[in-house]
Amino acid sequence: MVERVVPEAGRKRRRPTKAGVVLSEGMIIDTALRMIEEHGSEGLSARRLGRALGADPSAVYRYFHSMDDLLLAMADELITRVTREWHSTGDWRADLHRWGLSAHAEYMKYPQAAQITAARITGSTAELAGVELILAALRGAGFPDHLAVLGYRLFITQMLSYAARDGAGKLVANRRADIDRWKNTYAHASAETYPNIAAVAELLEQHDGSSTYPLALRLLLGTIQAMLEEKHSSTRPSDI
Amino acid sequence: MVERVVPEAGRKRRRPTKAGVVLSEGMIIDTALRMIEEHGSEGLSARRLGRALGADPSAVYRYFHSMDDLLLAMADELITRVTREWHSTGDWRADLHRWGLSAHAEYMKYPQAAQITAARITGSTAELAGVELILAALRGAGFPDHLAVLGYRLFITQMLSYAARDGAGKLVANRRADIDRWKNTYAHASAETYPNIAAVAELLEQHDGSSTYPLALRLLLGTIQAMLEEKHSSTRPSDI
DNA sequence: ACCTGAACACCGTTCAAGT
DNA sequence: ACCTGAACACCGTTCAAGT
Repeated sequence: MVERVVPEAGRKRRRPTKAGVVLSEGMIIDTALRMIEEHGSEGLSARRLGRALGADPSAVYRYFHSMDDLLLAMADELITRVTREWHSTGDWRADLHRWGLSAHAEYMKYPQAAQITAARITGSTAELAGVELILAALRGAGFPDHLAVLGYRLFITQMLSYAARDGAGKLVANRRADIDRWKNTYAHASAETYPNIAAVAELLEQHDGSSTYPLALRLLLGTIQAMLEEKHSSTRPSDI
Repeated sequence: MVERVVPEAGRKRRRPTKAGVVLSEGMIIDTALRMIEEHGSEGLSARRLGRALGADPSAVYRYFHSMDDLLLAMADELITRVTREWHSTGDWRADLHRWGLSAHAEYMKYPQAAQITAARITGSTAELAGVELILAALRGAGFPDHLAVLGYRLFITQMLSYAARDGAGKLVANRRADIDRWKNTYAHASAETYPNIAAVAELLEQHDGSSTYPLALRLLLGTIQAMLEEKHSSTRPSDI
């Protein structure tokens, strides 16, 4: 049995808080996501959430067992938003490319949620729908089952891994200091001790903190396509 | 100028704490890493660190400006441990494969440190040495500079991204519940609503929470090698 | 010179009391 | 029925006081 994320989802009658707000799961999730979007690294706390809602912090616990449960629900809302805009074009590679970029972008709007939820399994219908879409794209393109599952797993863990690290990067308190540290260090690396760094210092310095996910995604999709072609030419893919 | 991580690195005379311990940067870092290794998700806090050290929590602030600075120093210690054991075999692909796996494994021993530091730039000699090693492997193998830098960037961000997410996964309070949720959900998905999931349910259920990093790493190294070969056959790599 | 202890401004969560 | 408020057991960090 899947655990319930919402403690009292069935109830109907609600009393407004002192501030006159009527609470619900949906508006708590939206408020929590907005807090992360607006205040960034200051992040989310039960007490701040209470204040933002115009309610006592403890009121949230009637809707979610814990902050962890709220986070799970937030993860789900993100999956829903990405999946909702999905439309298949029949080209699996273009579709997965688009899906990957928009999922990563959605997570980047809520870096704290990305970091915390990238490794979670919610077991919700939104999650199921996302998995179904990706599998449909691959199986529809002629991938045999084991390759479709392998491709799905590689695709989704890649997206979530980059979302986790890129999200963490966005949350670094003084991100500028980190990037400046990079430029300073690599521009002044000694040519005797670090000949290879010195030789490519100019190229290294172009580092601007942007994500390598878009490129890594394109490369992975190319590799997955190669797996499919290899299979069509009857080669065993066992030497992966 | 790179900021100092250690506030008073120069001082010599030290007085033991009440518990009779003589503090130093090194033993604070080691204690902090051990705390993460042993107590896992309970994690690290200034106050617990003080207790573990046999000192008042505030004493740590004479050695590190903040917990953030301590984390940076811990990240550096992890890089040092991985780089120290490096020995080149002349085969760039085998070397990077070994380096990637051991770096990821080292981070997985300290998942909290991995999660927090995967997106940080320390600017230390350990970090420089790591970058130098990777660039040396690629440039030594005949990669032109721009491809060596591209390969380096793809390789290192992949390792750190998977370390960040896999680390977060290890920290999930009730990891078993998440994996059980996965098995339950996908085994019982309706064949009408989710035909593709139902068709491959058995393959999906084999999910055991292990990382896809080893496979993703092998695939990326294959792609990087293909870039090199493409360059040797005089094809422009612009359509990446 | 270096560690301690009190203080400040925070956390998540529980539960009896209020409406 | 649902929200509030007090309480408990925590945080990171600063700084005057102690040795």
